[in-house]
Amino acid sequence: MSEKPTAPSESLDAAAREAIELMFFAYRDFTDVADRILEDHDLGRAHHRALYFIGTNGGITVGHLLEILNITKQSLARVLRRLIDSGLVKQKVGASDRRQRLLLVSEQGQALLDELIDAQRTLLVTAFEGADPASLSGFRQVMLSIMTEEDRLRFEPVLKDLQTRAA
Amino acid sequence: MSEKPTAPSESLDAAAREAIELMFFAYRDFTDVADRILEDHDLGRAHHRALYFIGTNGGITVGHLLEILNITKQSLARVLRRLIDSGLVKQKVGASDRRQRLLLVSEQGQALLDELIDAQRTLLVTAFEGADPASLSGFRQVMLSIMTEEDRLRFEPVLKDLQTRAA
DNA sequence: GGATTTATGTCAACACTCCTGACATATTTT
DNA sequence: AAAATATGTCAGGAGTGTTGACATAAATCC
Repeated sequence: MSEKPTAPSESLDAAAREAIELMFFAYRDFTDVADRILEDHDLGRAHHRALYFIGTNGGITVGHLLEILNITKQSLARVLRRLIDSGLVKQKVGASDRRQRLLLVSEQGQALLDELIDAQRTLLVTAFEGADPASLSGFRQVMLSIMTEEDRLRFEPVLKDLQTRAA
Repeated sequence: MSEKPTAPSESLDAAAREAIELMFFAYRDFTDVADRILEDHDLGRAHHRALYFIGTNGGITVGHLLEILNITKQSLARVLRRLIDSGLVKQKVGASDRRQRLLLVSEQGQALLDELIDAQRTLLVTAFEGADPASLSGFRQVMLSIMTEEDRLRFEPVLKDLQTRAA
């Protein structure tokens, strides 16, 4: 009965339509658990993201952080200024290239970051506990496929070939 | 060797830590495909979200839309004003309750919404094509589990019991 | 070594999105 | 008639993102 057998199967199409909403609600509630903590410190999501990638990539350069976040220098500058002024992030002149300002979280910054990561990690662990290992790997695979190739490369390779798409 | 067998298994914990980044990059790239279209119309994400839920819930009330979006009346007012002024959304006085302003997308609004949905749907279909049905159901189940109970209820029930969590 | 490029910081200005609190109107409910 | 509800609006503030220009220090090129 279907007119175009080569078009996305109706089942995949329906799943994708539903997934638009899954992405919206899941992401919103996922960020909410961190937002509540950030409020106590009068920080926003942009501070969270910067702190996160500095904490998990100690000694990262400003330029590299800009690449990861995909925002402008000015957007990051405001955020970084607050993080540095409030003592959550420290700067260190690059050893090999002294133009660079390597970014590091302070003890305070690490403590806040731990709190933020714990909140989101706990939510995710709880969600993962109800899923079998195959579902988990399915979740991971789909999330990686949604990303651009460039972002996907930030992750360890997944077992299955993600580029398979023979028509 | 593990100290606390009742604590999240180290494997789940590692998966959850990675998933923090999966959520960030996947959601960003997912929204980017819509953002590019919105730019051409000088609209933002808030307009997208309002248009989306009006289009997929024709005749929705302002109050109900506020509940779904979880924002304040004033935040929605600005967004709605632009959508109405630009002819993308129409209002209709409620039949049973004439205080209500039922929201509906215009033909133009539907055309833009179709464009936005197509972009995200296509990205998701492509991602889903590389996954087997079990992975798809795993993805769905995990996304539902990440949400609050309240948001989860917006979706059709999933086969497996999501509340299982015996310690 | 002088010219160019790179890494970073900063100023000014603008747009979008979200918030709080207050107030107004029309309509429904009690 | 009084209270509650649905909606709209005004004023003002904060966070986050953008563009474009300009400045400094350090590395690199020729």
